[in-house]
Amino acid sequence: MSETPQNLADAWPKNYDHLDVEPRWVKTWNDWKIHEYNAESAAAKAGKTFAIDTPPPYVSAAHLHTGHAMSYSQAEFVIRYKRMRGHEVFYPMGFDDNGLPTERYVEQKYKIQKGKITRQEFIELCLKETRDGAAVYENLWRSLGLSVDWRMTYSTIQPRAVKHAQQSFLDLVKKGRLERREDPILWCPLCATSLAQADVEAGDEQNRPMHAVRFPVDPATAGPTSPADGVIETTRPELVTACVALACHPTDKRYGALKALRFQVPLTDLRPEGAKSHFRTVPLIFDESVDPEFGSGLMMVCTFGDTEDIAKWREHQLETVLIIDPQGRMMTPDLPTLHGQRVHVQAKGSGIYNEARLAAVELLKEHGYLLGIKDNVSRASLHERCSTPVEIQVAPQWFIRVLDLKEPLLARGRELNWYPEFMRERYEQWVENLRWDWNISRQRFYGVPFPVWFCNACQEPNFAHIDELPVDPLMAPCPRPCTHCGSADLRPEPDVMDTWMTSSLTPFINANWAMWNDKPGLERPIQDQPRPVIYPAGVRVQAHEIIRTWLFYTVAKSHLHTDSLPWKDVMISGWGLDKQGKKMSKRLGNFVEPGEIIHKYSADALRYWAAGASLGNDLRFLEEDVKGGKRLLTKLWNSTRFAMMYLSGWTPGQVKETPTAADIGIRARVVEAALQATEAFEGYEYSKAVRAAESLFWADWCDNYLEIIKDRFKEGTRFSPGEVEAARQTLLEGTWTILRLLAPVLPFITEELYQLAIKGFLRDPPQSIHIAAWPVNEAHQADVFGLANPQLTLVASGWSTLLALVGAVRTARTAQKIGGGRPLLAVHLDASVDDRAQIEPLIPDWLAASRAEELLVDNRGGLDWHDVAGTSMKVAIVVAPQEPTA
RNA sequence: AGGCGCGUAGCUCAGCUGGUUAGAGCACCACGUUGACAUCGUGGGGGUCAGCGGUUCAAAUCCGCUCGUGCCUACCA
Repeated sequence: MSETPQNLADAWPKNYDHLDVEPRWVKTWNDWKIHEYNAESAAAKAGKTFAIDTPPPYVSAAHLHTGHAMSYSQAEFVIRYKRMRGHEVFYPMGFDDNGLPTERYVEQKYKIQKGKITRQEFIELCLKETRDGAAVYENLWRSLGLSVDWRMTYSTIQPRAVKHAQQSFLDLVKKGRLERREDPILWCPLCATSLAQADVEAGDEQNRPMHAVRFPVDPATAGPTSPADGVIETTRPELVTACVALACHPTDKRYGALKALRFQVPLTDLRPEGAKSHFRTVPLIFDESVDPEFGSGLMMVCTFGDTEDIAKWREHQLETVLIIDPQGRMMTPDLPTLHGQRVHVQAKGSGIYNEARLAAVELLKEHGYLLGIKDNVSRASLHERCSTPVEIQVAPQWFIRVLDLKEPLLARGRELNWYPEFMRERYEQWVENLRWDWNISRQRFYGVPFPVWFCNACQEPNFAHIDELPVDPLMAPCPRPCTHCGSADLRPEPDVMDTWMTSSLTPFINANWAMWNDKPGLERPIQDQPRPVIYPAGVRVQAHEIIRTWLFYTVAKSHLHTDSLPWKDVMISGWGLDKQGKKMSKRLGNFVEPGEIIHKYSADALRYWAAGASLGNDLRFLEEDVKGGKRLLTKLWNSTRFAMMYLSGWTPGQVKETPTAADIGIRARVVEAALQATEAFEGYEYSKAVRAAESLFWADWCDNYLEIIKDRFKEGTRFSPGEVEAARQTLLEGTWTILRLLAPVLPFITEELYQLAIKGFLRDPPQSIHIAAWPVNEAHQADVFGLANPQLTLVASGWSTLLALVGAVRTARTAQKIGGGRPLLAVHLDASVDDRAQIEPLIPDWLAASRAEELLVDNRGGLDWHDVAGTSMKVAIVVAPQEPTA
């Protein structure tokens, strides 16, 4: 040997410096193109392509926290595993940078509002923020070690994505799935746009007082038995003048006899300047859905307070009285104190009422219609982007019909492999509860334009042709006269598409679906080349709260466009929580900057924390857990350094190895753990995989095997050259396997150690550990050590008995306050003849690990006996007299 | 109001296709440092597995009910 062990230990840096190592590998991997997708590779040609679809984050977020780092890491563990498993991996990063989230962000950052800035200026600002945000993200993703092929990055404002969204639109037009309807729709008065059902969330429970309001019976319709008034209860008194009917249950005796009864709508007789006119009157209608027990049994139907109103308005063909404008202002010129008051702005000095409601209550009170107010707890429906209570407006919108697809979409959900399985429930519930077709129109600026012009003569829509995409009708005139009437007078559709219209296409964008029918051989930049082979993708990874949006919409799109699933599997991740268990969020400010954690503890340590969450479960951020990751790195560094003390300068195979029981036992444990990790990864259970590898590494490898073999490398060892060779073989293969098992989670340190320690020993070494073969092969056989049945070998080797024997000596040492380094004169064993025979093969390793000179079998008194766990044997130790210090 | 998840050591969590004495990490206590590692090692204390009832030879694990907690969906006149 050219180097003594001590020299080698000195040659290695004593400490692992992640600040040096991690940036170095980020750069080197990039130079080596380790993560680039290669459609021509052997794996790709063998049909082993694996594409992954991860969320394109809103660049407007620009506030990545450790929760984001967590979920992207979790997806990436699986990606690295698949790559080592021999798949040609396609892993792009996307950015969602159009639509309301970006607009809201820009509005808040620059304190501007739609309508007070030109469309073009607004879009400029959005683009700027988009570019800045994407750069921030990319830096973090790179420093976190995400093995993205950055050439394949997409963003939802790029022409490529716009083209996909527009082609999707046209394809759905062609398939008869799109309709333009003037319908009541969900509406956000703050954002001044329509919304889809998925954009609405339930607000917190709060006091929304119930107002009892008197509706006088129209004298012209009153009969001898009719009451003087109908009394309704409402949480929305500001909508009283939009009332179009009062409803009661058909069997309600109080009203049932009076089918022709009409009521006067309060306040509708008022005119400005104190003038009076006649009341608007509304009919009494009968509807099964009215609960006779609720209040007086009369329900106010107005246009429109909620979906119930819409249903009754449709069914009973009621008139329409709209009194709220698109900006949420009351349109009641006859009631000046109410007119112009806003429904989405809190009234000054009122904790409960908005401006409009306060003014309406005052008016009703003043004119004697308000009979009482009582507290009432309920929750409002809010726009999830801005938390404004949602209203209902009537406007022409583009809808994708989905309500008739519940059954096939449920079937798609059952066809998909869910990890974890129970998350399918969320999807099913959402689909079963769909109540609206998908409204894809948004009255906003910054989004994908509809490829549509309307004819001013006949009002019919004219669609762009697919080969004209992408197109912005606001910038480009319709290339032809109206196809319906021949008029040349056309106007563009001013609305833009729902942002989900684009992000539901991510598997399509990655595959460049819109280019599939291009002429072959067409020159295109790499990110625009058609890739049908990656559709459907292997897996979608996402968090559970967007099952109803991103997952649902993507499944629907794939069903409609390609009559297939968009991916084979879906892996659902949980949330990153703060120390108290609350979801990390920008708004709450309870988040930790991932950059700081990476700097302080390393990206590997942060990833290790992320690997602690079992699949689908939330994970608290505890700095202690990241520290645990750092400790694992240190341990890996030191143990590999230790192995290299005895491997450096060694040429394998020059001596025929004769493995001891310990060698055979640890080899079986290595193989067993490798198989466990493999099985876990196959089911996306990255946390189980890490636990299997970590427990092998720490408990079996470091705490025991390395201790057991130390004696073999000492001067005058009792072990033969063949046994020393076996220890070396085991050290090499064991270290190599442990590094590979941990490589998906700890990409940096495993690469560094592979390059420093292992690479030189391999015959045909891969350039990087991340393209090395996973230690378990296709046939689910561990390649290392060639063990056919690790479990059997493990039992036969007596590994657990050996650990118990070693442990008993350690217990004895502790009890007698004898340090682990001090040699023992003898180990005494109290055992039956059978037991003694059983452990015979373990004795050399046991004594070596115990630093004991000899074994004495007896049960002599006067010794401190200790049980050997799991056996009926006992152990005692005798220490050599301490040499007097000179 | 329905559905789903969770409730296990002081803390964070595994285990939960039923089967030796219920585990890990952190924290705590004691001991131990010239041969990989004090960013450490060894040993130890600590749990009536939320509660109640049932199935079973056997329940943290299966079933029912209750309580607490989180989320999803709904209601929200």
